Amino acid sequence: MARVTITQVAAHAGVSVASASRALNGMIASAETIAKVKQAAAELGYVADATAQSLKRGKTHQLAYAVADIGNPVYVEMMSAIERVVSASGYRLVLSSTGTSSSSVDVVRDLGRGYVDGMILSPLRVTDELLAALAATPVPVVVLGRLPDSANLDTVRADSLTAMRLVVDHLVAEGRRHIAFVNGPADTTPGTLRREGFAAAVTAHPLVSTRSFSAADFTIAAGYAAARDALDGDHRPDAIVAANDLIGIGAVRAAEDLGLVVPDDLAVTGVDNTELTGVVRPGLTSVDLGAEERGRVAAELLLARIAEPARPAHTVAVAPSLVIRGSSASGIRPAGTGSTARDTPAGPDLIDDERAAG
Amino acid sequence: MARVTITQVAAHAGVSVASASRALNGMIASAETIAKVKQAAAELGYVADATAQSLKRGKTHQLAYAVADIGNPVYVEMMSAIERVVSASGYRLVLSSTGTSSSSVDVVRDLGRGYVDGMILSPLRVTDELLAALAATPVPVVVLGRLPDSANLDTVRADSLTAMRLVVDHLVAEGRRHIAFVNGPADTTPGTLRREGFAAAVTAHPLVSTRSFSAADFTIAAGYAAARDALDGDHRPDAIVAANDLIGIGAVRAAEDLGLVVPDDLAVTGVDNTELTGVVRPGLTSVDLGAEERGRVAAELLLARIAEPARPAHTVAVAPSLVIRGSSASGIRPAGTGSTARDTPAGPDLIDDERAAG
DNA sequence: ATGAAAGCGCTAACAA
DNA sequence: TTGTTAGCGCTTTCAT
Repeated sequence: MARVTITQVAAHAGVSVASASRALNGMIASAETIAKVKQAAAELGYVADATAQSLKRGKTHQLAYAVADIGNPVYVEMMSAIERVVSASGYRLVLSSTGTSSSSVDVVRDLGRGYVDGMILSPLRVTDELLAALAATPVPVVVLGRLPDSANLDTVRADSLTAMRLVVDHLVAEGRRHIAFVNGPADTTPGTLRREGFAAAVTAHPLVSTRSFSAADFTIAAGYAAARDALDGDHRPDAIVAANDLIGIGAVRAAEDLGLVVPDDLAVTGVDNTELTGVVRPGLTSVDLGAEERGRVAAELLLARIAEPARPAHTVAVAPSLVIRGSSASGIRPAGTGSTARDTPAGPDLIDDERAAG
Repeated sequence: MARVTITQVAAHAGVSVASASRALNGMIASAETIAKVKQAAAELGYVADATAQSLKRGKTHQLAYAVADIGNPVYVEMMSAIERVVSASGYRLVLSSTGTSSSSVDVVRDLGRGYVDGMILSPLRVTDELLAALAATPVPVVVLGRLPDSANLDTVRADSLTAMRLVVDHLVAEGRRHIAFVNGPADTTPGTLRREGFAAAVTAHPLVSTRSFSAADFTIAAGYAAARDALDGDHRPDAIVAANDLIGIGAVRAAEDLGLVVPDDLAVTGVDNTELTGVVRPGLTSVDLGAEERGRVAAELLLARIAEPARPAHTVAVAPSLVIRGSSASGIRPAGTGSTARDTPAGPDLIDDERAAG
């Protein structure tokens, strides 16, 4: 189908393009004009061109969610939350994968060219180059993750420190004394924060011995390989703290393949509390980082900034909560609960930290 | 940051906007002009406005992948394949989720307004309204799934008939005689096709008794619930054929919670051969429908149509292949393979059916 | 209430 | 090689 313009509609209806535009957009016009124009538009199959409209109005009514690792279910969960908020405000959400070909920097620059009215970014790595790109972007940005204070951007964070403390305290309370930490790549933001959080958490337990490992990425396969390293050595741990659920699931598989029984021989915990925690047997204990909450808040911050560009930057932290399942229970394994749905954690609290705009 | 236009760059460099445009786009210009303009652009942080450029050039250099159910890993796999192809051709891929708020029809109409130069659509349901929207769309569309021949659009299909035959024949060969088919929603395209495929496959085995069930959607939780129905009745099946991997995983969980041993008491098979087949124990036997292949071909068809809009419509069918894992093995259960990576199936064959354009 | 015309930011004729 | 100008499709003053 060839594209039909408003000029053709106007001609077909026998009115000027101005009248056609007014009639189509619900501005003041006589009932007769409206009827003629609407009919002409319907007959011709007219749809207003988005680029022309955007150029004229200076708004695209599109928002972007840019995420590096769409293979991780937690980002899908965030996207759903974001989508719910922005579509309620009349925006369309597009997802930009920064995965295979393009880096976060490219995506930020590209999206900043006017394709969208704003964006939410979940960067895996925060480089100086990315910070520069963020500072130079003409469209509002909300970042999911940790940023230097100097960035002065709206940010929504999980509390990795508390998260790791929750799992470590839990495992120690369950009697575990030899904990292996299987991180994701250490050069990523979540990798760094969870490593720091784990280190801080274990200092409270001087009798606990720890070792650390890094998976090549935050996937099941990489988690499997890294967990094999953790379990192959002489000093076999009695617990594995995984940096996310995917790595945790890989660790459970590695343990099984070595003939270990989870949780009797080895406790395993994950992070994110994704639906996958209910897929493995026993269910995977996990820290809920409030993905749905973070997505929702990020979208709200973005809409607020679009409405009021000069408002001070906000940083919102979402509190984590521990969801205990069979993979970390001591001694006896609980029977199946009869549901693959995950246990509901207590609703996470919010801490909104408003800082003055630079 | 406020948006800076090419007019400001030109003024800053002391040249006309035309010269600035030429210098920026690598057209003929003196070395001195190029240097001045590039420096001015850098100093001002100029980035060309996407909407203005798109309006003028009549191209957005954006392609869309519109998918209903982004929670299903198979669509992520497709997206990765699509992204690889289109980014190699200089296009940016945006993902439009047709999930929560908007229907496929809305998305097709909206995307057709000029946001993108083409789109790939994975509709869950094909309605007359959707077909009308597709026919009226001014931008090229490739559909992943089955369409009436009258639609006359580029299409990439999986072969559900053969797929269901592969699993049914396999289960019968393994000695199973009472097969429950746990479908997804029957009013979806995959639901319809897999039901037909299952029905056709079992006619070849008159001694096999069958029953059919429908999950509320293609998810683990819905699969769990539907499988409970299938297993609770008096005539307990010795095999469950699930319409996709997620439903299959739900079925495995349901069997476990009833104290059944997979595969001894119950064989389970899935469809799509996603990474999740390696997450459950035993591994889930599944039919690989060639998601990566279908995504790649769809992207290639779209690029070909953009290059040559009048070319005849193509329908490409990708052949399925069965990947047998522990969930359907008879008698003894194989030991863990030591890897969470899925077994590699034989590369699927392609059947390209070119039809004359209407 | 309607039409003529300007202009959003950019590129591509056309002249010079 | 460069500057001037038209115009992509649309919305919105400004007259009428």
